[in-house]
Amino acid sequence: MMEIELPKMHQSQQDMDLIDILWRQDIDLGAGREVFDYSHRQKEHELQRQRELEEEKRQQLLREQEKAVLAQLQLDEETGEFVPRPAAGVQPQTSTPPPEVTQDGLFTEEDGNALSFDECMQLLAETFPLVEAIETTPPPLDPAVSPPAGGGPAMMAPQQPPLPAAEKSPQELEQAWMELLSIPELQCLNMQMADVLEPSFGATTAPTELQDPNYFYMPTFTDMVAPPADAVGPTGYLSTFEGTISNSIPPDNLNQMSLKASDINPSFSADGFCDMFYPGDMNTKVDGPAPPAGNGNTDIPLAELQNTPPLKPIDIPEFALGEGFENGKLEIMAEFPDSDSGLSLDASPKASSPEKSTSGDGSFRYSDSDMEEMDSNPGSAESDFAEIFSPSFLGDGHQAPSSVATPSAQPQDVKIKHPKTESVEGVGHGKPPFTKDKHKKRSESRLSRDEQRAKALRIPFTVEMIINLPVDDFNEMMSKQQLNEAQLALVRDIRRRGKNKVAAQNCRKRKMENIVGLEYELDSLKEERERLLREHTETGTSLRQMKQQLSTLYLEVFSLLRDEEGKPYSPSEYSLQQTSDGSVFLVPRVKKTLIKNDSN
DNA sequence: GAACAATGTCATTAA
DNA sequence: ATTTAATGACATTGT
Repeated sequence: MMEIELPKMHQSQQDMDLIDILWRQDIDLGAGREVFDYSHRQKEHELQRQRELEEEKRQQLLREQEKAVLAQLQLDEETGEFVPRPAAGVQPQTSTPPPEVTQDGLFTEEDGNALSFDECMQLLAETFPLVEAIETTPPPLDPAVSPPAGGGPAMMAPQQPPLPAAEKSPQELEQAWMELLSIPELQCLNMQMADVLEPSFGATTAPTELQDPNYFYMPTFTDMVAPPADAVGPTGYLSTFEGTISNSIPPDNLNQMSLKASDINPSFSADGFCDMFYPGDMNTKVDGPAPPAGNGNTDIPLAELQNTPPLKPIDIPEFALGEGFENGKLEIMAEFPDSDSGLSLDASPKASSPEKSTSGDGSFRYSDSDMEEMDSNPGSAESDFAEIFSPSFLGDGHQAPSSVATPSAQPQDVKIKHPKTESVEGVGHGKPPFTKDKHKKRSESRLSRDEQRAKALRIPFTVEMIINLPVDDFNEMMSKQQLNEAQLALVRDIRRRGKNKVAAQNCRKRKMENIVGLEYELDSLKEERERLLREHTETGTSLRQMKQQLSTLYLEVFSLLRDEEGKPYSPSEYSLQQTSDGSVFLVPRVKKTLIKNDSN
C-alpha cells in the first residue's frame, strides 16, 4: 500500500533515492510513501532550513517561556509536582486554546506582524476569561455537556475551541488564535513540535478536537509548556482526551492539531512537513486551509476513525475527568517528550463503555477493553497522578458528579469499540518507535484495573485502603472526602471487587487445599485398602492352614479311637463333636441319617 | 488460533 | 439492613 503513491515517473533517480530514504525513515511512523511527494519534500526542506535559522532563537524563547510558566507554578511539596498557583494569574494560561485552533491560511511565519508572546497571552486572557471556571466546574466528560456525537456544525469547526465558542463568537476566537499563532515564537514551537512529535502523530484531523469541552487545557499547556514543545504535545493531548472521545476523534490527531500549528497555515511549509508523516487525515487536509467544520466532529465516519493510525492506547481515563491540573501536564511532558502520548480513542470510551453496574446509575464501569487501554499507558506520568491528587484536589467540583463520572456517552461506546481494536493496530503500524516504550512501561508498572479506574476518577484513596480498611475506618475515610456519585460508586465497587477478589483467592486456595487434602486422603485410603487386602489375603491363607491343620488333627484323633472290639470307627458312620464345656463325644452319623429317614 | 491455567468479576447465598 | 465471606459460573488474560 505504501508503494501505491510512488512519485511520478518524471522524477529523477536521485529523487527516488531520497524518497526511499525518507520513506524508510518514516515508514515506521506510518507514513505512506505518498507523503514524500515532490512538493511535500520541497516544503520539508524549506521548513528544515527555516527551523535551523530559528532554532537558536526558539531555544531562547522556550527557556524564557518556561521560566515564566514555572514562575506561575508552585511546587507541591507533597507530590513534588508543579501546580498552578491559586492566583488568577494562571487562569489565562489555562484557558489558552491550542494553536491548532488558529489554523488559518492567512497565518504567516513572518515575525513582522506577530504579536509578542505577552500580548498574545493578554489577548487570550481577555478572550477566555472564564476558562478557569470552566475547568473546575463541570465534568467535561458528561455526555450531556460534551458536544460529542451530536456536535453541531459550529462545534465541528476545527478551528474553534468548543467551550470558548459558547462564550465568545467563533470569529473572536478565531481572530484571537490567529494572532496568537502569528507569534513567531509559537510558530517556532509548532515547527519544533512537528519535528519532535512527528513520530507520534498519526493524522491531523485534529480540528475536531477543538470541540472537546476540555480543550481549554490545551491552552494551558501551550502557555506553560511552551518551552518543551515535545512535552506540550502529550499534555495537551491528554487534557483534551475526553473531549476527543466525545468527538470520536483520534487523540493523536488532536495532539497534532493542538500542538502543532502545522495545519494552521496551508501555506506554511510545516503543513506539508507534518502531513508527510500522516498520510491519512493529514493528506486530506493538506491541500486546503483549515478544513471545514464538517471534518472534525462526530460526523467523521467510523471507518475514518479506525484508519487513523496514531491511536495509542493510553490511560486517558485518568485525564478524562477534566484535568485542569498543570502539574500533571508538566510531569507528563517531562516523561513523554516524544509526545508518544498519543491517546487511544479507546481510552476515552473507557468511561463510555458501560459495564452493567451493580451499584446503580451513579456507578460507571469500564469495560475490560477500556481498561486495557488504560493499562497501555502504565508508565505514564499519570500513574503518579493518584498519589499526587490530594483530597482537596478531588474535592472540588472538578469533575461533575455522575455526569462526569460517566464520561462515556452511550453513543460513543459504539464508536469506541471499533476504533479500539483498530487503534492498537494503528499504533503498531504508525508508531512503531513508541511501542517499545509502551511495552516497557507496561511491564514496569502495571496497574490493576481498579487502580487505573481510581486514578481516572482521581480517587484520593489507595485501592489498598479502600479494600482493606475496616468498615468503620472506611466510612470515616469516605466521610472526610467530598466524592461525587461516580467516585463513590467506584469506591464501592473497588471495595466490593477487592474483597471479592481476596475472597475468590481464598476460596480457590481453600479449594486447592481441599483438593490436596482429599488427594492425600485418597492416597492414605488407597494404602489402607492395600494393607487390608494384604491382611485379608494373609488371613485367608492362615485360615486355610488352620482348617487344614484341624482336619488333619481330627482325622488323627478319630483314627485313634477304637470300639469295644478294638476296631476303629468308620469316619462315615461316626463323627467327633465338642460340647461347650470342652468335652468331646463320638457321635454316630448313622443315627442322624436314620432319624432323618424316619422323619421322612 | 486453540487449549489451558490463572485470575478477575459477578451473582447468589449464608452468616 | 448492612457487611462480609464463600462459592459457582463466566469472562478475561497470558502462555
